[in-house]
Amino acid sequence: MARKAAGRPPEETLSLWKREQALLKTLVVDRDTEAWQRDPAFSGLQRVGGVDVSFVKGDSVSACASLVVLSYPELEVMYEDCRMVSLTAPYVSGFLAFREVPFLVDAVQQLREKEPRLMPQVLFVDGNGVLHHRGFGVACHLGVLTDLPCIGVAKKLLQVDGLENNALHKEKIRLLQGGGDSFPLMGGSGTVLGMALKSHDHSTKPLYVSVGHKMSLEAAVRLTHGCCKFRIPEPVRQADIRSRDYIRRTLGVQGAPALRPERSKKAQRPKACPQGASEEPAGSPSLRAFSAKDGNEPHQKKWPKLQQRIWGRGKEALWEVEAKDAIFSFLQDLVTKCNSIHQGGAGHPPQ
DNA sequence: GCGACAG
DNA sequence: ATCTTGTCGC
Repeated sequence: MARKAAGRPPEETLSLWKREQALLKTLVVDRDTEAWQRDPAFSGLQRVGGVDVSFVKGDSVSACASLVVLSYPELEVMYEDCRMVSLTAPYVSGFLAFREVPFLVDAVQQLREKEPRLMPQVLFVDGNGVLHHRGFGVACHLGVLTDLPCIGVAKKLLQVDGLENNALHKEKIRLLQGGGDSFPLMGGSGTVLGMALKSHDHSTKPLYVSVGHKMSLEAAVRLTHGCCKFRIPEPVRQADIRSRDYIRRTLGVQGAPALRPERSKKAQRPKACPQGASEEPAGSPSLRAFSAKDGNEPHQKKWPKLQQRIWGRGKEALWEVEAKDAIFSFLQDLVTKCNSIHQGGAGHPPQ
């Protein structure tokens, strides 16, 4: 059952959130902490992770949170975890982490318990790191809570600290030559908050890379480029594809009211596969995958009409919603510790 | 009223 | 975040 969008939280909540961001921000490490990060070829790096949250259309509560782990440098999927979740917090610019991060921490913790050998050595996060209103975006937040190196990768420039997507900025973008080229994003204070990166030769729009945790900006940019088969780094792209696919499968399998009889064979939707069996069309030559419009992303497979009809009216949630009722003890300890350090903090237990 | 607005 | 539709180049 679809739930309505939550409204904007009261100022009191935003104050608590700001406070929590300030506390956790003191724990961010913005330099390389691992040996592989300093190696020119990243030797020693074997697993890169990506996380994403995809939403059900017309339902601001139901979503699919996904964590994938890819081999490096092959970038083949070794692990995939998708699960439906019920989001509690609304989206507020500057507070994205409070909406999404609990479920991502959850996914990392599951992996830690079930397949510790597959734990990624670095996590790509959809969103910003220190390039943020208060220097603590979702990539920092996830990094601190999981203690994993994290890289923030945003698709749009967050206009903060004097940074503007103005004519000068656009000109700098235009001057980027080939994949891997970048320019610094300097805030008003003179600090470099991130880099605009042309992620591959045919990409028009840059990526906005910033430090999340336990990694230097230089290494973050270099590794991001090394993980891009298309504009979006492969770990994030796979997490996105698979979480969206998971939602489609779930709706398609359970929520198929007979809307109309099939007319053509090619309108048939492929059989839903149980778990992560879907793969890219392996036979597609790399160059054919570029679209003229954006010059980067391959076209998504279009779903047949029947599926679109169901999708368009997908107001009903047809899965069992998982109750999220527990907080990880290490997270509790962390926040408590922060509160005691910054005395007087009646910081709220995150929920 | 206008502009901004990670996901 | 989400969806749509068509168009271009190889």
